[in-house]
Amino acid sequence: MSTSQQPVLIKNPTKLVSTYPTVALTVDCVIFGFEANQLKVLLIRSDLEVYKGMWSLLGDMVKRDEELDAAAQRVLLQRTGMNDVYLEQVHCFGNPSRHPGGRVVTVAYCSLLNVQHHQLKILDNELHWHSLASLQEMAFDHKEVVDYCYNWLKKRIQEHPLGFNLLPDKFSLRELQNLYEAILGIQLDRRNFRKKFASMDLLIDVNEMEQDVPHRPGKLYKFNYEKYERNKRTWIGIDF
Amino acid sequence: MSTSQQPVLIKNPTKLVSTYPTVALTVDCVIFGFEANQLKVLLIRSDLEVYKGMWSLLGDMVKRDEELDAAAQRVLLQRTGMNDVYLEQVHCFGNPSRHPGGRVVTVAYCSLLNVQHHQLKILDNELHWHSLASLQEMAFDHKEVVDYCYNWLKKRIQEHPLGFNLLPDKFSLRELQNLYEAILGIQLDRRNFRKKFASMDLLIDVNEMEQDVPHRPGKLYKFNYEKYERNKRTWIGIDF
DNA sequence: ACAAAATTGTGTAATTTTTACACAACTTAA
DNA sequence: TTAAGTTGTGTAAAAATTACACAATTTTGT
Repeated sequence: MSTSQQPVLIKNPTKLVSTYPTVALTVDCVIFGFEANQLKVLLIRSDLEVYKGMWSLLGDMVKRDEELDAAAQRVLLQRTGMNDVYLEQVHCFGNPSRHPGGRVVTVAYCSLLNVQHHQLKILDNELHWHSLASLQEMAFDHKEVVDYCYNWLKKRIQEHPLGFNLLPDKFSLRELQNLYEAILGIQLDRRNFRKKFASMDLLIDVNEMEQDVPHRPGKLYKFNYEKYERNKRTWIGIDF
Repeated sequence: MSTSQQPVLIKNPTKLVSTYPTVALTVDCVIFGFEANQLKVLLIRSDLEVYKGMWSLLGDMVKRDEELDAAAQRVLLQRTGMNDVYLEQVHCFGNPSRHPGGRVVTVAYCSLLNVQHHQLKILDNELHWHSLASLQEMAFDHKEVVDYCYNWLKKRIQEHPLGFNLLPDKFSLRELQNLYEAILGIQLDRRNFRKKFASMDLLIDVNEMEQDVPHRPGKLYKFNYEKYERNKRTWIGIDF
């Protein structure tokens, strides 16, 4: 039995931290939109010469005393002019050589928005919506980040009601189904899809019809976030 | 229609990055174990005087050219002597005031291990297993980190086969059920639980029985990781 | 040797959920 | 007026989930 020696406590945490190596920290937003029945991601041309012509995520450094979430929101506001956007941290990427300018660690955020609602700042800049399928090489490790977030999204929309953020406030069941089919990359049975959402009882019939469609218009619905939050279920079941 | 001006490309990324604020970066491991039918987490006493007597996660700075995952693995090896431990990044915590020594951003990892397999370095140090329920205040924001990882784990074990990492190589169905009950905090029907795992057909009957139990011994099983990886299913279904 | 305690192992019937599938009604465009 | 395209709806079969009870096995204590 060893007499455990009294540990020496550190009095000056600042001094301790000053011995740590430091890194530059950024956030990168994978901004998804849905247009022409395709999942799109908003990209900008890289402003680095080494990546000339390549596409890059929208990101920025994290400021000195800034929360990570706040930094991501700031990027979104700057680029889309939108303030109340669905936003969630997904993963931190820290490969030591992911940035040609030195050690830059980035926290990736996934954000979902309705492409109609931000037609603002997109004309200037070299900002463009890209369909996921057509993405080739990107600047930094951004292709990897996009892939990671896309997989995250595929999983996530099956279990959480985020997909609605990609649609207008009021949407038809067809639009909703198109969204799921596009993101998951599969076909869904129309009747079963509708039955499923009907049984969840989380869509509010707003008593309006689609406008300007070249065929019989469908009913429009809103998602009932309030009810969802009230009844959020916690247990699902073991299955893998 | 504006004549979009040619953007100026940055030739020297290093110079650019040098203008970014920097932060100290650490990893923190939430190391879960399972003992006496309880989920436990491995903690150490904080070595900071401001947190005197409080418990802290096992963490360390990320070294200059180190991968994040590698840093977390290094912490695990140092503290448990184990090399091949289940480890996964969970979330990045960056509250500007989370560390009294300045801006320190941490990447939280969740790790699962069998408490039998590492009886090594735990005697010295002020390292102890704590039952989750009994956790009070902790150093830094570590209570928040533990809570986040515990919720992550609850979700995760329902959909992925990680729970087995908390058990011995060979385990009985009773042990497995106890594990799920403890982590999820619910009671499960024994017959249905067994039927569920039987139908998955991912447990290998190793033709051995439990030893030294004060009652009829149960059969022992191994998890068939190979088969699981082969047949991994991707689509589950919309439900929230 | 025996009885008590504790736990294993197993099946069925009722209910719920999922799946596959077809047709009449509506709206627009030509 | 007709063709094209889509909406809205129900049912039967299959699969998954739930609730539930009893005999067999092993250890411990007497």
